Amino acid sequence: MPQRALEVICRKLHEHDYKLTRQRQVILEALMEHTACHLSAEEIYSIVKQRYPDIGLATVYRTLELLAELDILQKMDFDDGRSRYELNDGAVHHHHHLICVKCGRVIEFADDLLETLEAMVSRKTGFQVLDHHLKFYGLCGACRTADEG
Amino acid sequence: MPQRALEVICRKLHEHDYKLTRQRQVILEALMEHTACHLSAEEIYSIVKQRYPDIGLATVYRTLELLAELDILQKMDFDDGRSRYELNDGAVHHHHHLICVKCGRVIEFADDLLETLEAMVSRKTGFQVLDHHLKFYGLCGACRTADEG
DNA sequence: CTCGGTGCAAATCATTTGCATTAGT
DNA sequence: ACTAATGCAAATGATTTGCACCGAG
Repeated sequence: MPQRALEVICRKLHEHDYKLTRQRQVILEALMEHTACHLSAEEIYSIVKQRYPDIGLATVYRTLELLAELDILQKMDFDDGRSRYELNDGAVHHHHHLICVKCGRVIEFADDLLETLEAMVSRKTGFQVLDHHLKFYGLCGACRTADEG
Repeated sequence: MPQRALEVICRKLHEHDYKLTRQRQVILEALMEHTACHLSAEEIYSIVKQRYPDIGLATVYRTLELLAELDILQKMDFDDGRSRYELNDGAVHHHHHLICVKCGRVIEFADDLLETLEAMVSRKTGFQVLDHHLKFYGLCGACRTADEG
């Protein structure tokens, strides 16, 4: 979580003629202080509201959509009925997620093995792969040992 | 799409003490007649309503939830704001989906290469993988050639 | 006969949107 | 100043739920 990342993001906003409002800054700060947390819009809203009480939930949604559009963050779905958001690091491909079907915990897993698979997909189908989302469902270590006990 | 599949499913309902109502039969028939269609609840509702006009949308939702619970069908999400459903064949793992970001088309891709990856996940994290969902985003052949023209 | 299943309408709840106001540039 | 951006409240739209009635076992 480099401090310089914020600059990079602000520049990106400029390049696309988006204004750097206080609200957007505060939301970005909140996201940077909560990496790997998979926050929902509502959660981000309540965090940000402490620092900027006048902010509206709609602004949070609009900002998150914008940031996702600019590929600054990633919108993800863990099947809990709401979208969750996470700042992108510079990596081309993001990590995968291990979702525990018992306790709901979400664990990250870094890996690049899908490159091979993507190449195969292109070759076999003519589909040009730009991105992928991979989720594993199962039992986390804790729930697994709990099951055995 | 074997005709015998329906029997298997009915038996499964019995085993779990669920009644085989006319509504459930009609919904299952509709699903069997539209494999690989990724129908939404609303779409299934309108298909089924032709054969059984008194059916309610709530029943469709309840039935789909039940069938997913029993692993008879799979509930999937293609980021279009509604869930989509597809009958499971007997395979342990389902195919993956290629989602065209331009035209929205969804293409299926059969593959088992993730077994390797699942094994690695277990070894590295202690997470016991039971299932996975893999989506590729990109440009389908048609949209790709359209882009070049 | 007995409940689980159903239809209907109302309720939920995340997300979006219309509009008057505010604040980056 | 000129608009894009915002806050608020109302609208949306998929899914869920309460409840009286119905029908599969």
